[in-house]
Amino acid sequence: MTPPKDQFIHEQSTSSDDRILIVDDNDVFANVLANSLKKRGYKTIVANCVNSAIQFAQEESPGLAVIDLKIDTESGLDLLQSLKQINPDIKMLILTGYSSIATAVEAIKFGAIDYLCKPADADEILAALTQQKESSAPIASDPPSVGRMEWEHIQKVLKENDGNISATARSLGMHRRTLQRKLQKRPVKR
Amino acid sequence: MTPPKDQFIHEQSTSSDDRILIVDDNDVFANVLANSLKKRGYKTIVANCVNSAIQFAQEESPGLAVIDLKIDTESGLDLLQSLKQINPDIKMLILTGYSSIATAVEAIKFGAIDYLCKPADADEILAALTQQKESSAPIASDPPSVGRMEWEHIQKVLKENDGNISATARSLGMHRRTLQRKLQKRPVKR
DNA sequence: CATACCCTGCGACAAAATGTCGCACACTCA
DNA sequence: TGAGTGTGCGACATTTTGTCGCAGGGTATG
Repeated sequence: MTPPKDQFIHEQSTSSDDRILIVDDNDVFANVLANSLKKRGYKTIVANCVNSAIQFAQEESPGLAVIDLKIDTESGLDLLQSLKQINPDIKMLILTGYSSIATAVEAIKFGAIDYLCKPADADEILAALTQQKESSAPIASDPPSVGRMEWEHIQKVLKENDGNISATARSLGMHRRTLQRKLQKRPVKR
Repeated sequence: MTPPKDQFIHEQSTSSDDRILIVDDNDVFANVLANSLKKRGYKTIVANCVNSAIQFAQEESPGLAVIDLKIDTESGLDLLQSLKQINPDIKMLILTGYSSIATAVEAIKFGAIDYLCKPADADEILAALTQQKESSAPIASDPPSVGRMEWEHIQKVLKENDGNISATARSLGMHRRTLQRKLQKRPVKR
C-alpha cells in the first residue's frame, strides 16, 4: 500500500533508485526477499554469484543493492568494491547470517551503507537502504523479542546442520542439553 | 560519509601523526595504554572525559586518537564527530569492551578508521591507526552464538531508541531490570 | 517552587532457565 | 563387533530472570 517515496528524490542521477540488485547464493532466500521488495514497489534483480551481479550492475545499473557476505566461495566485501567502481553512487547494504564486527567494519569502509544480520525483514532493509533515519518515523511495529530472535537463529543454524542437534549445539557454542530443552519449548510468541 | 579510499598522506598539515590522544574514563586502562604507546615512540595525551578530550584536541591537535565507546555517560561516537570537526585529518579509532555491530557501523560512518574490541594490545592498536593491517576478508565460519545474537539485537534496538533503556526494554518485551543486567555484562565472544 | 512523570541504578529474594554429569539406546562404518 | 556419534532425558548445583521497591536526577507545567 505504501509506494516507495514521496519526498525529494527527483535528481536520481544516472541510476534509478527503485531498482534493487539482490546478491545471494541462496536462491530461495533471494527470491523471497525479491518478492517482498516488489510488493513495496521496487524492481528487483537477483544474482546468485559475483559474476552475474557485476554483469547485472553494468547492464541495469541499479541504484540499490543488497549483498550477502558469503556468496559461495566469494566474498561480498569484494563485490562491494566492484559495484562501487561500476557505479560510485550505488547504495549497498550487506546482509548476512555470519556477521562479525571485523567484516562489518570492512563493509562500511568499502562503501556499504549499512550492515544487517539475518533475519532482517524487507522493511528493515529498505529503511537502511533509503536511510530513512528519523523524522516522521512512524515507529515501525515493535522489534522482535530477544526470545524470538534466538529462536529464529537457532532454527536457521539447525537447518544448516541438517537438523543435527549435536552439531548445531557445537556450532552455536551451547550445550546440547540446553538446545534440546529450547527446542522442546515454545516457538516463542512475538 | 567517509570516503573510504585514500592512500598517500604526505601533507599531514598541522597535526602530527606521532601524537596520540587517548580518551577513556578508566584512568588505569588509559595510562597503561599510554605507556605502551610511549614505549613505541609516540607522544600521548590522556583525557578521561569528553570535554577535556575536545580541549586537548584543540590545543595539541594530535593526529591520532584512541577513543572508548562509553565515556562515563557520554558516547565516544559523538566525540568522533567533534574531533573530526576540529581536525578533519585526524585518524580515530574506537576501542571498546562493549562492542556491537550497530556501534561499529556508526563509528566507521562517523569517520573512525577502525573499531577494536578490548582487550587489544598496543601493537594491534597501532597497526589499525597506521592502517598497516592486512585487508583480508576473514568471513566467519561459524554462525554467531545465540548470546552474541542477542547482544547485537539488543544494541540495535537500543540505538533505535536513542539509548533509552526503559523504552528498549518495553519494546523488546523484557524487564528493564533484566536489560540493565544484560547491558552491564560484557558481550559474549563469537 | 511544588507536583507529576519518566528514566536510571541497584538491593533483595523467589522462580525459572541453564550448565553439567551420566546413562540407555539406536545407527553407521570398517 | 567395537569405536564413534547422535538422541532423549533424569537429577542437581548454578546462574539468570522476574518482580518489588526505593532513592535520586531531569524536565515540563501550573
